[in-house]
Amino acid sequence: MTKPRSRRGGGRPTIGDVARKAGVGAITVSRALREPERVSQDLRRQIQAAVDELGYVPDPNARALASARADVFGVLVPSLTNNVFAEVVRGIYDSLSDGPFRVQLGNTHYSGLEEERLLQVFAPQRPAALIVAGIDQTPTSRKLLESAGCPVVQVMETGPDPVDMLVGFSHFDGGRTATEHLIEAGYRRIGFIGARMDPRSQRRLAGYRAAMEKAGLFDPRLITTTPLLSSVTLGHELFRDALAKMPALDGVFCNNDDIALGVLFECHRAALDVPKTIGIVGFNDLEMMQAAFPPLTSIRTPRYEIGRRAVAMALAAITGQRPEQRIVDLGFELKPRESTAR
Amino acid sequence: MTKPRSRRGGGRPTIGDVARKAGVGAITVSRALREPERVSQDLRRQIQAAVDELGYVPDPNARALASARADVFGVLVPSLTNNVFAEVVRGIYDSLSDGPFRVQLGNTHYSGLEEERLLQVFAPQRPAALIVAGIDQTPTSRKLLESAGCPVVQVMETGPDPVDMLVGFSHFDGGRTATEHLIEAGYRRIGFIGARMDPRSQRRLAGYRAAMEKAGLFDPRLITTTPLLSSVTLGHELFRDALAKMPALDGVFCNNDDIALGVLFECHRAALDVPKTIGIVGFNDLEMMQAAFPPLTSIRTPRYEIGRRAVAMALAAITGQRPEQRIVDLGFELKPRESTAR
DNA sequence: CCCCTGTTTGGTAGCGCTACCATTCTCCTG
DNA sequence: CAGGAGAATGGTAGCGCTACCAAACAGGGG
Repeated sequence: MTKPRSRRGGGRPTIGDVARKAGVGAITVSRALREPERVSQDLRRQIQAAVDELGYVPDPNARALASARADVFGVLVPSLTNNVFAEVVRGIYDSLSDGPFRVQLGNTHYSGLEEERLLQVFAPQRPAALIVAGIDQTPTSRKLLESAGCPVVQVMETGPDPVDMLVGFSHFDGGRTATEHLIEAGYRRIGFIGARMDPRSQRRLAGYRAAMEKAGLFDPRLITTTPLLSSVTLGHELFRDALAKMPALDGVFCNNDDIALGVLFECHRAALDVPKTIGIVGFNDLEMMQAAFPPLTSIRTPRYEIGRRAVAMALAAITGQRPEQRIVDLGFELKPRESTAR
Repeated sequence: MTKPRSRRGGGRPTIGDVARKAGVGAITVSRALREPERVSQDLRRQIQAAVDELGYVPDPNARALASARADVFGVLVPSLTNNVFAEVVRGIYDSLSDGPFRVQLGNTHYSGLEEERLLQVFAPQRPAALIVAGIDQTPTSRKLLESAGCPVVQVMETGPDPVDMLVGFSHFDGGRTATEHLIEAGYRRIGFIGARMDPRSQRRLAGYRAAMEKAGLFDPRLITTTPLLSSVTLGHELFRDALAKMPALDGVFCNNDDIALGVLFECHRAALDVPKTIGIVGFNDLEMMQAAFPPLTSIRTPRYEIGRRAVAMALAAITGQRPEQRIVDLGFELKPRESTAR
């Protein structure tokens, strides 16, 4: 004597209900939904009608349990509020919004250990793919990524040895290009100002240094940094410090646009002419840079596109067409504006 | 003849493995993990040891399937890149990071229909709670929220009639306070400049209007808006338009800080003295406002705190201690700065 | 000493779906 | 026309966990 089925789930239709209504087997419904080409035209139509009529929505949990594979993209970024990563995340969401995949977002707070912890949570859930920011994972994190059993895309940088796939651009080259631009514009005592010196910032700094050394202009006293989180306020404070150290400063390469904006405001406050007395270059080219007065030179980085491309590559790998180009360099673009037009 | 178990899952330990190792029943392990107080001290220790030794991590999908309840907070916001919502989301993540709950984020792109679509995806997954931005859901969305069978927190606003719970502040009062501040500072021909006039912006505009009418200063030509997405560039363009319409403008209440920044830059460009010739007030008080030159007056809004509070209320409701205060008004704070110090 | 209550533990039967294999039904080849 | 390959469909048996109930055990009152 079977007990009447209690429907713990709360009564919403299951694949069995659809199958009964369409007069087919449950497994055929499952196939019609996942691999329509393997089901005949006729049944497909019948099943679709039953789905629509019942308002059937597949249960992702049951699917994940049965197939040992969740339709989830795990995404790890160092910050949710930093506009740079917000753009990458937006690109990822936009690319995934009409497919079957969900996004599971993790905030590492710029901490390798936190990244490790999150990977330990994400990896056992058998995600469809993992997207992580940067290439400086801890050895443990790297092992977790390698053994995750799914496509892995590292984003925001380039490098020789990705875990799996890689989309980004060279921060070293970006820093060098920005600095060379200032040198070409005629600036000589060019400072570097940076906050929260994460690995990407370090590489931009290295690019700055290379350009300065090549031009015979390098002096360690030109560098002003802090481990604090970047902000506009910090930008003008660091700029004041830099000026105190080196009153003859005539240009600054700012590690990011917030800092650059802070420097600009400080120049206004101190009545320093931009670009005549001080040249300013930022990094990332947020929208406000071109709207500033004077408009600020910056390095435009393809954040949104990186997110989209990462998803595209992961999707390709999932469907078996692993892209032959595992490393994609999307480059960057110098946007020269009035702040460096001497 | 039973087939040898194939372990589709890929060999990671299950609750049964832990149970065997600890010498107890599977269900006792399940209980020890979820309601430790219902299991004796001794067994708890044994089980914990087995869990640690095997590196057992519960499968959230199996749990969700068996209990008809996912440990997921569904979160719907209109934008991922707008710093305002990024802060709310950060508050939510920070509050949830050490518990068993995951976050499922949806981007509605300021579209009621998109919100509806996302709710249709989220609701059947039986989330533990839903957090949605705003109080202007479509009737369909509202019905979905009401029948979701979980705590629902609407955030960012106040209002008389939430679906369930509500955390935010009054945009009307914010707009009125900003405008009154300008009036008290001696400005008279005060414009309103706003982009992407979502419901919250509309309410701020209504607050502006109320203050202006009360002071006998209202003139519809003082209002300049656009449906376009807000940006700094748009701020200075709209300000130019406003000045063209009303050359005698002596103050502006900007719908948000990006716009305010754009207005400030345009004032620099046109050599209009701030605050003498033009007073500027923004909204939200992003970090850059106090760092600007001159520092910009704004209305500080408790975005991060809203995220945290929403989670706290939802968690309370989940554990049965539904807060008696269903509607929480966290208020806002006028930050008067030099941009309105006539 | 038995019954009753309350606490702790365990067994059974699914949750809704899909992997795996079996079956049926073509249609082609020799 | 038998035999075999291939396409379309279905049945069975789980995936790993928890709801539900039953059982075992202790302690206290009559």
